[in-house]
Amino acid sequence: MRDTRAELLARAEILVRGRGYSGFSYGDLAEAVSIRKASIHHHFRTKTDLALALVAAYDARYDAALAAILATKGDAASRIEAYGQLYLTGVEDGLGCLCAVLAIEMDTLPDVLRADIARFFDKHIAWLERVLAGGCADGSLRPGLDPAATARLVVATLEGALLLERLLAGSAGFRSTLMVLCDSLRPPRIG
Amino acid sequence: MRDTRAELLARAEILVRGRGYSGFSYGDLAEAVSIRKASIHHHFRTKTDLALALVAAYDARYDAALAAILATKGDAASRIEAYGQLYLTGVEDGLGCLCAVLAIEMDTLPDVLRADIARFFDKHIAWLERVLAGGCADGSLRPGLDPAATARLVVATLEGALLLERLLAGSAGFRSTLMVLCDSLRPPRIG
DNA sequence: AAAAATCTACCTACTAGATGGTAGCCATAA
DNA sequence: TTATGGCTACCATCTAGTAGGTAGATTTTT
Repeated sequence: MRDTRAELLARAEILVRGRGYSGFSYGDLAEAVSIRKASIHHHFRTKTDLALALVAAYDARYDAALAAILATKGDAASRIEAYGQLYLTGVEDGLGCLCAVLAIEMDTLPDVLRADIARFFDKHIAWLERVLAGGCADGSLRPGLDPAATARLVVATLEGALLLERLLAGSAGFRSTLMVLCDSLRPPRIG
Repeated sequence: MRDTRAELLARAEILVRGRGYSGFSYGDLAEAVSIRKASIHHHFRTKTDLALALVAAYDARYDAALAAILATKGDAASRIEAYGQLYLTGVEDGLGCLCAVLAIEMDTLPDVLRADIARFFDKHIAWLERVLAGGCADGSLRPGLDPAATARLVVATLEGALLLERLLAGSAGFRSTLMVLCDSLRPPRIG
């Protein structure tokens, strides 16, 4: 037996990340999953409920990925690079970041949803801040660097690069930006 | 007598930048400008026509701003910073970049529109590339820096910071990111 | 173990309102 | 007199969401 709820979440995420939140409808989703529009309401009472579930699932996946990076990568420099790689699949699949897509439509978003998205980004910034501070201490990153400000810069650059390179140059463009970003964090080479 | 067309463009831009392209309707716009929905079609036959005009106007304003920067700022470092400042009003007014907003909904956008948006970003990247190359030559920027890759990085960072800080920390957050970005482009300080 | 009650996951059919867009009319200004 | 820029009144389609029903599985009661 199939897990309709999971299928709905998976397909809805793809639709939202490709067309925006108001650009996607229960009608589209119903067709994609081959059930009737009304049946979606059985799993997600309102569109907002669905969006909240979407963000929760997305957030959980990132939580797992961030933990995995800490477990497998030893130094800060490679942790940041691994973090950047997380965005790469989005570029390759032509899908924007779910939370960026939602953030764009801020003015029309229900407050709960907006709060969840803000929390998503805050979490990433806090994680990066810790990693960056560690890198300053162990010498794998430029010593003078401001962890708090640089964390924001990293998220901004990657979100922007995903948005931009999905439209323009694809994964090659994204990879190039990620390289330049990582270089700018390393200690200056002498000579 | 009032210039309805200009009013329509101005209000539509605000609406789109705040709520996304599919999140905005002729109905909203009609109410904002206090004319009937059908009358908008007299000025912009279809929603796509309106979007194209919106992008054209936005693009023209940036053209003027970029030219003004070249005319008033002498060195590359301050040109880049001035370019970054252009995004600041967006953060302050709580409005995303028009072309970023449209790019988010890529999958549903008419081809002409998508092409115009791509051209908008390509133009910025090309402008930055020239400025960055100049800065390497005149010594106001880090000598080793790759102008082409760094131009993409700059646009990505600013677009991302606008998206992020509109949601999170407002203009303070944006300013901090802009500072860190500019610092990373300058020649490394010795000592 | 059989029968009864409840729950799950879907369905058809519907609603009220919004959506982009059209047709055709009317006042005003060049 | 003719374009301009509005208007009312539509239209078909799509929107999220509701009402109510059904077949089948599960659980509870007898």
